[in-house]
Amino acid sequence: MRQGEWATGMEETNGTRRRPTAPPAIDDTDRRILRLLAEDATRTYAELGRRVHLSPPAVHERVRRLKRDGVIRGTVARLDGTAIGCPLLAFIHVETEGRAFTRTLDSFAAIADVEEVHTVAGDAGVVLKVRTRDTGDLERLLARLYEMEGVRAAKSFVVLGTYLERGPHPDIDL
Amino acid sequence: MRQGEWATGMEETNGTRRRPTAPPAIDDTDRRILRLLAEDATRTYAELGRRVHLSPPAVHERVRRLKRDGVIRGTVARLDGTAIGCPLLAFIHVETEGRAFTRTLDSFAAIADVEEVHTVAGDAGVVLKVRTRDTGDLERLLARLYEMEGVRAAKSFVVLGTYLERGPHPDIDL
DNA sequence: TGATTCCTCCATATTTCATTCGGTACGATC
DNA sequence: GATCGTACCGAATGAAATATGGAGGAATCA
Repeated sequence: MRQGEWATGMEETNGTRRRPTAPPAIDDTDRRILRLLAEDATRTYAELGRRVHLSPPAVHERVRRLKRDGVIRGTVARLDGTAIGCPLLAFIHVETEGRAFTRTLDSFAAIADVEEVHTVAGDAGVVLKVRTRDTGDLERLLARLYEMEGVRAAKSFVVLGTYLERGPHPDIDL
Repeated sequence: MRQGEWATGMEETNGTRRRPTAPPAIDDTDRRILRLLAEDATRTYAELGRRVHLSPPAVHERVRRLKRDGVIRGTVARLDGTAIGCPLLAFIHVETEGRAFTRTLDSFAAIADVEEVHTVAGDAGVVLKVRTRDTGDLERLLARLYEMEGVRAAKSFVVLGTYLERGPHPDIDL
């Protein structure tokens, strides 16, 4: 999905046509479909259609468009960290120094235990979300971070309990 | 899925049978299937079977078992935060004080913009992952947090860029 | 106003895939 | 060596995804 398509206005292109492509505005029906799929992507088009008062093909067409436009980035299975042998979750705030920043980020992302890499404003430059087998593995991961170029300091927050974990979802009534 | 089923040993129940139910050990084939589904849950059983050298029904049976055992917790659509009108991601470290802790956590989880709620060891007691429409909404969210019982302080880390975002996944070659 | 275009929807038809159903092979138990 | 439980396969079935053709409505433009 390319960036910058159909920005906001798109008037005055040069010919007579106002908008060469329609702006893929998301309406409430789209939002309902998105929320339902963000909760459970195994729902059938028939069920979705029942809930938003559309026929299965109409829902199918909307979902196809939402995927094409990058609103739906994919469909994934949510796994239980503990069940796959990684019961220890932690956030690591990494303080970085200047150069080779992008390369450093890529190095973080290349580590299997790392689930998320964000750059943040505030005294930590990078926030990592990591999931490891045990404290030993977390310790080894930290040692590995310190060996990487551009890493000045790291501060860990070991998660004791997770009470909510979900993805982006439209806030709309069903 | 109930907790505590088939713990570790399960010997010496009282009768002669050693283990009333088989331990659902996860083997490498399961791990490959899990990894493939964590990447893209729209893959067909036929494709999965091709990749792990099993027939579609055999894969189906394994996936059914993995779901039953809670290893696969669900299948969800990953949405683009920006596309659904929430481009601003932030982590909030909340310092809490004593009583009514669980209730406070539930209150956090009940806020639509909140995606994750974790309790952590370290000076922050709770870490929140939130996604809002703009800085104004983030500010209002913070104000709302401060009004809640048990919230002593909050520190925000506004995300400038996300370079990796995925869920738990088995680290195994395909 | 009327013609045209684009978009969205529906009903139906088709194809693909999930799921079920025997039946076989293998290992463990007794 | 008989029996049980498990995991697998091929074939059959059923359900759902997807393709197709056409109707209706809004906006555009003559």
